[in-house]
Amino acid sequence: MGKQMTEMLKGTLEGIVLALLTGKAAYGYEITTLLREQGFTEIAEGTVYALLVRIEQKGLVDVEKRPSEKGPPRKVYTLNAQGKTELNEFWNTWSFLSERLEQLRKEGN
Amino acid sequence: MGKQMTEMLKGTLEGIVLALLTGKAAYGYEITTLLREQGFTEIAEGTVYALLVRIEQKGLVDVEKRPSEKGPPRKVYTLNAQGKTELNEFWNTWSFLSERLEQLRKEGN
DNA sequence: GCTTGGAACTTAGTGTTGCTAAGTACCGGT
DNA sequence: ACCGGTACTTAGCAACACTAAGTTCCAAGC
Repeated sequence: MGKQMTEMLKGTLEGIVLALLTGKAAYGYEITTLLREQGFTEIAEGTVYALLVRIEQKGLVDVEKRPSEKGPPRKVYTLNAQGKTELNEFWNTWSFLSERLEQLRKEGN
Repeated sequence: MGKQMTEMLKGTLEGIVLALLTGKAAYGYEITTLLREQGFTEIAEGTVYALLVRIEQKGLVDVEKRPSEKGPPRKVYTLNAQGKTELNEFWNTWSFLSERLEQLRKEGN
């Protein structure tokens, strides 16, 4: 979708990944393919890995290394308590923004 | 709302301003107060002016200088044809993202 | 045995964006 | 003459997604 989407993903992609991790741990490569299945076909692999490093450093996820049969060891990410809190705040922020925008769209204006 | 909102506004603030300009020309200071009335109380003045310069350079708006009784001359921005096209694309991008996120939220997951 | 290809992750550098902070210009009221 | 509100500008910063190139590990092919 291009440049607009790139900019719009700033601030939302982190929330999307946190949401994907709710109830189901996953590793980077897996998350990338999940995103692509969800329609985010243009998200670069490097972007996802960088994001994962970031949320790990922020302490939003726990990490566990597990061997893979097909390649180098996987880093499996699990949402922890702090991550759930962050995800909640994300949904709040999103709701606020979403409501304003839908209103603006209705006004046509 | 803090840092999350700051990041989420990247990519959406431009669309919001373009939407505000639909059908009604406005100048910078006015747009800032409009945004605040709409609930975006934390958006910095400088941010809005910088954005206006940007969309002018992109050719999305036409600008006209009009004297003010209360201060320096106002720069009045009007959405032009190219701006309307951009706004349409913005709504498309927004719709896509919005649908994905609502689905994610529903899944709970 | 060696190479190819896919799985899985890493790193360095770039551009865009919103924010902070400070400033300038103009005017009315006290 | 000064202050506060209007209105706009500018320089520097931080965060984020992207590009591009790389590294590691293993299985299957010739």
